[in-house]
Amino acid sequence: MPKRVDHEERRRAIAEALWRIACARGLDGASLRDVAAEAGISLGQLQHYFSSRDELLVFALKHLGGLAEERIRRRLMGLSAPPSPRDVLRETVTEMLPLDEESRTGNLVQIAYFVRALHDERLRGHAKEGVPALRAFFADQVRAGIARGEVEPTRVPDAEAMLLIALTDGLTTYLLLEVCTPEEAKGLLEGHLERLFTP
Amino acid sequence: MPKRVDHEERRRAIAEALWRIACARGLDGASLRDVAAEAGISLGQLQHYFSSRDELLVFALKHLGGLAEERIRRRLMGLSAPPSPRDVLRETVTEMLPLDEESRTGNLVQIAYFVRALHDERLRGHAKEGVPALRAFFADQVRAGIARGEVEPTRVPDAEAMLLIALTDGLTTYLLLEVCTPEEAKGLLEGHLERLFTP
DNA sequence: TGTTTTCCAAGTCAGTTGTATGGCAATAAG
DNA sequence: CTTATTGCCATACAACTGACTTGGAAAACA
Repeated sequence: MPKRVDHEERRRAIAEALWRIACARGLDGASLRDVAAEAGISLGQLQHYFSSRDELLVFALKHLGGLAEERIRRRLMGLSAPPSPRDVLRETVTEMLPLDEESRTGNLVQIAYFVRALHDERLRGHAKEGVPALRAFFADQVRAGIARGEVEPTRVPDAEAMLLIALTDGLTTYLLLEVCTPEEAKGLLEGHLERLFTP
Repeated sequence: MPKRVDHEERRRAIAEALWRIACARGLDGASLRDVAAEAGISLGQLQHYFSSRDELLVFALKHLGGLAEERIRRRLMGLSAPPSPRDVLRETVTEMLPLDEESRTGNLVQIAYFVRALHDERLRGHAKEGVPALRAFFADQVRAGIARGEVEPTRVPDAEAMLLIALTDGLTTYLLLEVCTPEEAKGLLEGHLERLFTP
């Protein structure tokens, strides 16, 4: 065998270079040459790790989702154990918002994928595969809130979960457009949770 | 003077051809040649009406916003006069959702513009210029609800307005992704308004 | 009828795109 | 040493892009 190289590590580095380009110029504005240059490698080398553009796109999307999931997991780990359902929901939702540069980049790229998925059958599957899990997770928290008497039993957990996801997503949009401020977005979500959790 | 042609009418027709392409393949996938072919004219003719691609894009975006606004206006006209604030909000929000084919196309194109605006300074201004007006309109309705005793006075109209806009936007996203159904989206919005308007 | 203005088709051009190809360098196995 | 394998690279290519130029057709006025 010749020189040993960590393939996955290389692929991750290339994917992250793609994010930086896509964040600045959009997914369609990220040519393979640009990505290679951003990653500091040649076009040939990039092609050695991704045999086609689509392969790179799909890999980068999955890697992105993985990182976001890990960010949320780490944040939840930092909570005082055991955290209340309300804390879990607030922290998760806050972590999903584009409040720091890394998250902003992630959201920007995610949206670029979302738009492409609207016109691309195959990508659509990848793009929406994480939603049901997130929704179920949120619904579980609402159920736990009901069980603890913090949420009115008349609330429908699954509906509240979808509401919260959509709300977070919408606020993300307007945060990125700079139509509303981070403090405002956090305040709105906190207010929404405040009314969901009636003591 | 030579042959008289309605310039604006032509430009609108070309803009609508752009929408059809953008809806199917994304804004970046809509080349001038494709748009010309879709509009049934030659590339030269298209360039006679739009001297650059950007000019076409901006015109098409403004025309799109105008049409959406008129759709809402017409729908509100159809309400029994005088409509309650709750009715106004529900109907407006419902009209904004991608529930029929025309609205779906509009939303798809709007999102394509939104994504482009994230990376394009000039487009950003055009993209977010309608938001403050919509927000003020929603806030006025909430204020009217408070005045009529249908909304708790502790609610902050401006915050409720932003919440409603973000929620509608988020639901639009998941409707387009086919993660949730039209009935579900309408039900969620109705439930949200139900809790805002306490009899 | 001639003139002028508007409109439009076709072609060209420089630039960029994703992909394919052929080959070089380094390393490990035989 | 030989040889095969792997990592890597420069180049080439066909297709497509937006912008531009040229030339002429069509229609309203004089």
